[in-house]
Amino acid sequence: MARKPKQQRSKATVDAIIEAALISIARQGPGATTARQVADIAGIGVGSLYEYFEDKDAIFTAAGARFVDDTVAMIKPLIPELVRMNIRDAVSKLLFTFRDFLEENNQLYLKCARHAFSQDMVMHQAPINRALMDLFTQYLMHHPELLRMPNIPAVAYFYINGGIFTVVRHLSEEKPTQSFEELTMVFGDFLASYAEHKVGASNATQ
Amino acid sequence: MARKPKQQRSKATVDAIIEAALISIARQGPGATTARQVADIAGIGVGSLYEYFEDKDAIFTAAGARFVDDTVAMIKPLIPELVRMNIRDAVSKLLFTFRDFLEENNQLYLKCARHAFSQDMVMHQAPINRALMDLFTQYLMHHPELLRMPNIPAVAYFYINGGIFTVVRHLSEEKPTQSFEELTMVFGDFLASYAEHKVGASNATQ
DNA sequence: TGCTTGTTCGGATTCAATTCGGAAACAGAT
DNA sequence: ATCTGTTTCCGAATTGAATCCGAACAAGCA
Repeated sequence: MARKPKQQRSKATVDAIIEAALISIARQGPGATTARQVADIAGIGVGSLYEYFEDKDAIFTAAGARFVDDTVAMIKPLIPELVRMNIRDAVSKLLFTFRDFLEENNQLYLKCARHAFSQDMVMHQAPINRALMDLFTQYLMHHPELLRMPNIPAVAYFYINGGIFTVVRHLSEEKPTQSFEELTMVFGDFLASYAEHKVGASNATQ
Repeated sequence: MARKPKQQRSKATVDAIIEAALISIARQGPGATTARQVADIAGIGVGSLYEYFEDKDAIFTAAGARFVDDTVAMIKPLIPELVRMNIRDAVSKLLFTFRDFLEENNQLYLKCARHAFSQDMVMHQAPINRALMDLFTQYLMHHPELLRMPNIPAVAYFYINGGIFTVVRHLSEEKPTQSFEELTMVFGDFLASYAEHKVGASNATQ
């Protein structure tokens, strides 16, 4: 029950378990994945799961953490580049990168993300929101005229939360009513319009 | 297994089961609610659950449908009034009504909504999105100058999906960074800014 | 090699979901 | 009120998944 892996071998096992969990969650959702399935995919015995994880839920939590870490690792390096672009281009670049990330490995992360909006899991997503909030803040630093926008924290809150959910939902759509490109444009336009309207500066987008 | 209730008595039982399910979901989430708990809250025997529902999941689906129906029933009657207001006031009125609805019965519906964003459940939320899309469309009909906005479907998609998620998330926040009033204002401002920026008409908000 | 510690395994146990057969409540007719 | 077929309710028994546990196996070390 919940040991720390000390040997190389067991570290690999833990990793295999987490990846197996991600795969199984993507395939069938957390509710339908059984401990035996995870063990089978990881290529280990059922009992071994409980050597490193308190219970099945702990496995899901670890898988979620892996997802969150990878997502943050995708966002962070983009920041220096994004803060130098105009709003529309920055939003576009961010969203397309995000999409590619979610589509990797046969949509592994996209399929997992669909389950990540339920109660408990949202808690653990905080690092993603913080990374995006960080991007938002740094962007403002590089475009000081934007600081005249009112209600910046609330704007960021709406934009980031609503944005993540909308993108995941859209990418999961069977037959989307609009293309991802259209959605991307609207995302950029929405924010840029607000900035330009409030700040009254067209240079806000340069 | 999955009979139709014929007598008054059994209709009450079905109702009690659905309400018990909502209560239990609100308390502990769907994953942690057991069939026995639902039966206990409903004041019936375990076996009775299976007289009217195929399985536990069917009970959750029915509970979700109840939630969706009630939500739509809250939105529909607002439409005639909202379409005559300016954007900011309409958004404000809608959001405050939505909040009151979610806060009813000791946040019963808010707590349920927190679990409603996972994969399968989003499917069944379609009626809510349709009702809001309907409101959006009718609003445009009453303010034809807004039809000059580009990408209207994508705007509606982002605004509705992002909006619902953001509101539920914010109301669930332990210590919100910003007040609901601020958020409401940003919601209105965001949409109004886009409209005014694109249409170039300040009368868009009258 | 012999000893200690770390790791894996899968059968045994526990607990929740679902079934089933019969008891209780009901509606309608006599 | 009594009888009769139907509807509703129940909870012990079954089933299967989650979890535990102790024996077997591998690694590190003297």
